[in-house]
Amino acid sequence: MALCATASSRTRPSVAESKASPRSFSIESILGLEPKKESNPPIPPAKLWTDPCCPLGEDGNPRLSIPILPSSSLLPHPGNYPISEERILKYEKYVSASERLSFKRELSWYRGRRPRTAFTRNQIEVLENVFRVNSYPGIDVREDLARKLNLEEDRIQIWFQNRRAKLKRSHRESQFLMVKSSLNTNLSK
Amino acid sequence: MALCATASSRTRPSVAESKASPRSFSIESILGLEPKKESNPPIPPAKLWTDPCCPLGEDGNPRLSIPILPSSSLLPHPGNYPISEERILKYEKYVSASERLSFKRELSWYRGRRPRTAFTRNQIEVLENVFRVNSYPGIDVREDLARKLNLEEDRIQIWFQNRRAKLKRSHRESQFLMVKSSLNTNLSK
DNA sequence: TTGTAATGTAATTTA
DNA sequence: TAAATTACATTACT
Repeated sequence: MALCATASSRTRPSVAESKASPRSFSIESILGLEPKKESNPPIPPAKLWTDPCCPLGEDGNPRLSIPILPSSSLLPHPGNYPISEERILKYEKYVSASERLSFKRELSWYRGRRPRTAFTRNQIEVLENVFRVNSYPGIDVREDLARKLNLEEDRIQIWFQNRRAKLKRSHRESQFLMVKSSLNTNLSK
Repeated sequence: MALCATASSRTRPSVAESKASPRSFSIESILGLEPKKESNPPIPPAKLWTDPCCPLGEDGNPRLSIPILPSSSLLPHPGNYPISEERILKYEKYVSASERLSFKRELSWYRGRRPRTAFTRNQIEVLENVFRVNSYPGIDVREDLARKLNLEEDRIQIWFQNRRAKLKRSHRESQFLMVKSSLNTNLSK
């Protein structure tokens, strides 16, 4: 990533003013009355991973950048996903694997979801090794890993989050069962 | 609130160190071999939301904190989960909802985190409406909201903090996208 | 179906 | 308070 140039420009946008004011009108008036069915959900694309610019590589990036979307599709997608599952399946029968792949990617884009990363065996091995030692790697370690494994730092961070969740889940489950079984044995006495 | 009697006992243990970070050793050394360092258990500071004055049973209670760290013995099977979901679900049928809740609470206490609040649709709607008008509500407005929505004032405050962060993020992202796309169009000319 | 990458967001920490 | 990070519930892909 590294291109978050704007991070440095810490504008603190007029906190004062915004704070100043609106005590003049009551919450009731704001709450108004009706759930205005105004559409809140369909907001948020902004797929930063689609950047064709240069995710990694001057050196002939490995990362085929994904999309090249119909430029019209840059505009918000109203409501829900426009593409039905059946159509997808139907479509998939008639195209090559690579076409399917790119179709899926495009679909992912439409759906606003990053295409699932498939870690290699080696990458996972390394990540697991690091995890055993430190399950909360700081930014520096993550960046280092990203470089060495040729992954984005974000993937690393997500991986560790999910890994911790997995670990916790397994702890929870075993503990839960222990409690349960001790309960059972006590009851059956 | 109001029961912050124990506030004085807020030891803030060693959170800092965990963050203090492993910048001293390289990934190679980790991959390599030796776990030089024990990683950092997030130690919980003073949970005021656990209402009772003495949530801790002194009597050799089960209150061993749940280790989040990989203790090697707990992570044996490269294979899979030792415990099936169904069994747990099956068991859960036999406990009341409140028991389940308190179980969750306790787990959260162990891990030092307030149980995640699930806002209702209506609460969010109201909050969003207020946010549109004023994204920095003062204490008075927050208290008012808290009463009307039946939430703690703290939840309100946190909600607004997170909401502002979200807004800022989305601004940043859309700006990023605009820059990106203008770059692209310029390049393709 | 299962495992898990990805998402959204409430909560926490730091400065 | 912002910003970064974490936990956690969910979603959805493989």
